[in-house]
Amino acid sequence: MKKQPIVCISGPTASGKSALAVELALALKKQGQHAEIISCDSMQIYKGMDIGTGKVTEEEKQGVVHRMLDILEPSESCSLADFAALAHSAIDDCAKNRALPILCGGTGLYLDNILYETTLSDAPCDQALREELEKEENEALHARLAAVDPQSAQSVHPNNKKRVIRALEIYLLTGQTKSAWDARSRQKTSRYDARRIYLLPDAREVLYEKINRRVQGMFDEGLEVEVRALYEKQLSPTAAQAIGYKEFLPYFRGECTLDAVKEEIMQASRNYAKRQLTWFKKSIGDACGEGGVPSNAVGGSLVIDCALPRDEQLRLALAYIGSHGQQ
RNA sequence: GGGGGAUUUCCCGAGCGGCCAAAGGGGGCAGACUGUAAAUCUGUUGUCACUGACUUCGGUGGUCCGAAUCCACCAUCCCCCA
Repeated sequence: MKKQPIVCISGPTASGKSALAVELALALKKQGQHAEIISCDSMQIYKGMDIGTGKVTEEEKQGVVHRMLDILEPSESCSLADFAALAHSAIDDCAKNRALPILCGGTGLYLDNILYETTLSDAPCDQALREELEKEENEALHARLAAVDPQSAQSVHPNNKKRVIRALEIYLLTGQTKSAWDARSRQKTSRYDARRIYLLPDAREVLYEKINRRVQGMFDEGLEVEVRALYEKQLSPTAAQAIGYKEFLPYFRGECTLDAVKEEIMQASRNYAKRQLTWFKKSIGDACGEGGVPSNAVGGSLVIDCALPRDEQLRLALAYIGSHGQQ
């Protein structure tokens, strides 16, 4: 059976992926192919978190259908499993419209899980259990994990308590180890035939400067007002982690200046971009066998320098996609 | 004009005669990651011919077997009395 074509556009924050996705959809339209964008961003899924998440405006959408944006209240939690389920149904909706889905976003874990159609364990998070485990010492917890699932224990540092707890949680709830679940998941093949495009920086400093400018732009657009309104409501643990929001808390309490908040946000965004780059590098590497030949089950990938002019990026992207997805 | 304090590796900041290339934090760099991931965590960070050598703690010159640490002078900054 023919695999479902899908295009992915990813890259670190401020690399210009959203804009390229829209340009690409418009260019495909000219060629007579309908395409829709599916956001793969853990924070843009929330209503009211617009400026701080760098969400595309109605105007910037230029009439292209965007899915997975503004579909949850900030008070609602959204786990990897929740997100992946929503995304898969969004992809199905695309297919019903005979549209080529363009998955676009910077949340690497989510993107890969959606693409590879990972099978997650049967263990949803158990808040009470987590709180119970949280009381134990790092080393003790890690030793406990090592006793039941040595493989997972070896791959998680004892200090990474969150992840030690999750591995333990999976075992306690399902009677099966996390490593067993993961191994099974890895055997599965995806139903997607993907063209993955990564917008990566040639020069790190250039990206960092771009991030700084972008954050400044957010302040100019009224980020403070947006954040004030948001904090009048209760935020879910997921939404509360967003960069560009939590940094305002000390300022609201009168403990620091607005300028300090801005610096914090710039810094956190740069650090985040670095982590994204590490993730993408690995994803790209994993997808290529010896000699850089794509060998994975979901298709190949193309890296484009995010500093190139947009029309040049578009040209490269179109050439790469070719007749991919032509129904 | 007189008195006191400061100057440390990219930044902040500890050290106050040997165990100091110098704690800790930040930043940078590298990495991990399968149910809160814009999260969480790890390693590394003077130079080199790298289990050793070399250069560094405002500058110069001393004391000492030995100085980032003590002394003298100079420079810059801060505070107090004029």
